[in-house]
Amino acid sequence: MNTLDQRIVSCLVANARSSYADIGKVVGLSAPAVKRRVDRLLDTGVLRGFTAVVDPEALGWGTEAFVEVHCHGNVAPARIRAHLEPLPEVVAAYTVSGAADAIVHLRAADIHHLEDALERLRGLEIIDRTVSTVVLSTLLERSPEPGAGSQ
Amino acid sequence: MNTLDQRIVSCLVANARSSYADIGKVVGLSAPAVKRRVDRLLDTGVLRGFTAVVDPEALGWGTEAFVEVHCHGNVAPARIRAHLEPLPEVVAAYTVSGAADAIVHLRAADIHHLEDALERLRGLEIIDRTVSTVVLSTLLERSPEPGAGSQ
DNA sequence: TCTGAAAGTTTAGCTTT
DNA sequence: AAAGCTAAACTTTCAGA
Repeated sequence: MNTLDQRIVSCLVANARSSYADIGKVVGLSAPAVKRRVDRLLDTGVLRGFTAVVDPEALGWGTEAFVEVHCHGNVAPARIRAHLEPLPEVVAAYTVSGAADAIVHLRAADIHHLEDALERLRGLEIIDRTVSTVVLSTLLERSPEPGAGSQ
Repeated sequence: MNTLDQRIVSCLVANARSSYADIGKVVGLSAPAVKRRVDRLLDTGVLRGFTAVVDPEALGWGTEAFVEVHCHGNVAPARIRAHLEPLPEVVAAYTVSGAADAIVHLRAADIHHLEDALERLRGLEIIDRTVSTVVLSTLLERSPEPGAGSQ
């Protein structure tokens, strides 16, 4: 993982479908050399894969919320995960420091669907109490810049 | 945007680098037919683009936090956005209902870098007060399933 | 790491349903 | 209006150097 790899990763984050030849032009390598590095980045897990960025509105997922989840007593993270997995409205979930046990990011079609998802979330046996914050607008959404970290 | 398009989008979310021929095999179309649909989905904005999924740890971004931001009086969302944009640690930001004005998702190399980023965030003239929640572990992270919405 | 050649992919124009 | 077919241009992916 050096500067060259970071620049290749940057290119792929910007456009996952760009050809190895195009990436090579940017970073100054031949297409086969770029491919070998991408393969190695996939093998080592630096690159997890390639995905399409979809407009949530277009798919009918226009309403979002962040939910602080408070569990009954002590619940293992794996158990929280297992309970959240089956809910398709859960797009992300994190265990956190502080008063709450987890933060859950929900995406739903509209307010009624969100209410329904929240009800199903609250119905989980491990969950005691939730505090919801509805998203009004998305100001910013981006991937972290490779190399900007202080590693 | 019909069932066929949704299945194509699903394929691309699962692997943005799969060939049109491979997608065609899954959805039952020829490669050119798939390409025409993907081009249209890009034109209409349903597909925003294609990106690489990167392991944040591997890039030196192992520490995350969610920060509730409270502004001084009334601040327009565009103005909040303009102030957050220059901070590379801000990976997402949303205006929200409730007591806070915005929720900011931060990613940093470690706790010290996170502290530094928080300090820079708090230093913004529009910001009055922040409440931070540090992420301990990521339980789940996924894209919303196309077609699961109730549109 | 590069070159070079075979295999596969993209993409445009044209025909068919 | 949208799918399939064909064929040229390009990309990937192996060798071997």
